Amino acid sequence: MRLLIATCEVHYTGRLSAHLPMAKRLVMVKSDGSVSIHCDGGAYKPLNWMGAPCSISVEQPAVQTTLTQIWTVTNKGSDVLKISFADIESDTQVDLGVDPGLAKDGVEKDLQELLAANPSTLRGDLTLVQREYPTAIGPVDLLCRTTAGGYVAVEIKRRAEIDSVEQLTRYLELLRRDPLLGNVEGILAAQMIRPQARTLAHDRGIEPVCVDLNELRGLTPDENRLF
Amino acid sequence: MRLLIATCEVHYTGRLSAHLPMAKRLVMVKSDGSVSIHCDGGAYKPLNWMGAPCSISVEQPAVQTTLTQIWTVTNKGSDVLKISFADIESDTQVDLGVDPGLAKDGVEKDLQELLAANPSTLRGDLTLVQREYPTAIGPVDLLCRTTAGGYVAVEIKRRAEIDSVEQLTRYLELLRRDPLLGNVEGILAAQMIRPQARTLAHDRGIEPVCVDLNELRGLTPDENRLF
DNA sequence: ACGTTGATTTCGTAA
DNA sequence: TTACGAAGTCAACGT
Repeated sequence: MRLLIATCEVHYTGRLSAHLPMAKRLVMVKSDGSVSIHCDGGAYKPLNWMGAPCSISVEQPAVQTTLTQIWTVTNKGSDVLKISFADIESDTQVDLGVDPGLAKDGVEKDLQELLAANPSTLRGDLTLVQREYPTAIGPVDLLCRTTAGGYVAVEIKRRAEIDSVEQLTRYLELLRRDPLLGNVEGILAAQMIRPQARTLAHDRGIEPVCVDLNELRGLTPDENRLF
Repeated sequence: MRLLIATCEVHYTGRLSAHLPMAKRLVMVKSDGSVSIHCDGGAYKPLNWMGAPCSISVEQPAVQTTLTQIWTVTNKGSDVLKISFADIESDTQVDLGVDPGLAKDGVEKDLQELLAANPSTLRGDLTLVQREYPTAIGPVDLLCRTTAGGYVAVEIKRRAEIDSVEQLTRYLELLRRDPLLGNVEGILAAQMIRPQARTLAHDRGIEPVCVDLNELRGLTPDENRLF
């Protein structure tokens, strides 16, 4: 990895056009050739960047300008990132090696596992029939049965938006055509449900349910399973 | 901005749990207190991070360990980022000042403005009724009228995918319920339309139209407006 | 290789 | 402040 602290001006042309006026910034060049230009604020997203694979060509500017170097970074497409350096305060090369990588826990998959073990938290009368119940257009997260003998399809998201309602609607449309199932209701379960998704769900007769991951973790699994 | 090249181990607990084993990495601390941990690969996204506002408390570990420092970064919520440093190869402070910021050009808003001024480029018989025409589930980008007296809802994207067709379909469903409008057609306008979106659009009776930003810029605005 | 989906998304804008 | 949609999103997973 190469780190430069430098006063520079940046132009990007590709999926859009963007320009950064001359200012002091951090330029990061990773060993795969990717380049990112950071300022001292905002979130982790750089002001400008070029993702790998890409190649850098370095050019010396005309003598009479104040510029010291011009980088032209190009990728396989037609994207071009041009960095004009005025002053390079530091230019450091460091060898970080290959990172052992990140281990995550608590994403949608975990939520699905917990709800599969505790479907009654969604609605008291539910027992699990199957996780990832297959349909022609993809698997439904959970298929449950009610004590009254009906079925409930559950779509699980970390954050539910309108798309989630559309997805569950398509599943329900298919499941309701299956004469073996009969009546099928829909539940949209998520840690956070956007108001518009909630509205559309109600409009479609789908029940939106907010779930709490930490609460779920403290539960003992439902015992009255079908299988 | 403070930059450290250091061998460190990281734990994050918050919206999820994540762990990074001990390895040499770049740790970036911005002047707003935000912290990000980068490796020498992948895109610009860091392995772990804590966004501002947050605070860092530094602790010295017990003497017999190999650790030199432990940082605990916390924000207003319950998120905690713990960085255990084994070896700090370098620790640099640089003053970048406030960045003058990025200027973008060529995004959806520009497209919408240009098409609102030149609806006839979409189809010869169109005049603008309203930009951001409101419906119960959100505003339609453009509502136009035809010379024949019908209406056309226009959804504008930089790149149109299947979602864009779904979105316009929902708008059309609502608009067609409105007895004041009567017949409402749909146009999907984008700089680039993915084949799948084009296919679905045709299937739904929606007209996909490719627009050229540079061509639009050279046009004089339509004169035959309704308002 | 390509498409789909989730994300500690981030970022802008409007209500 | 909140909520919503777009992004040069990025990254993981399946086909």
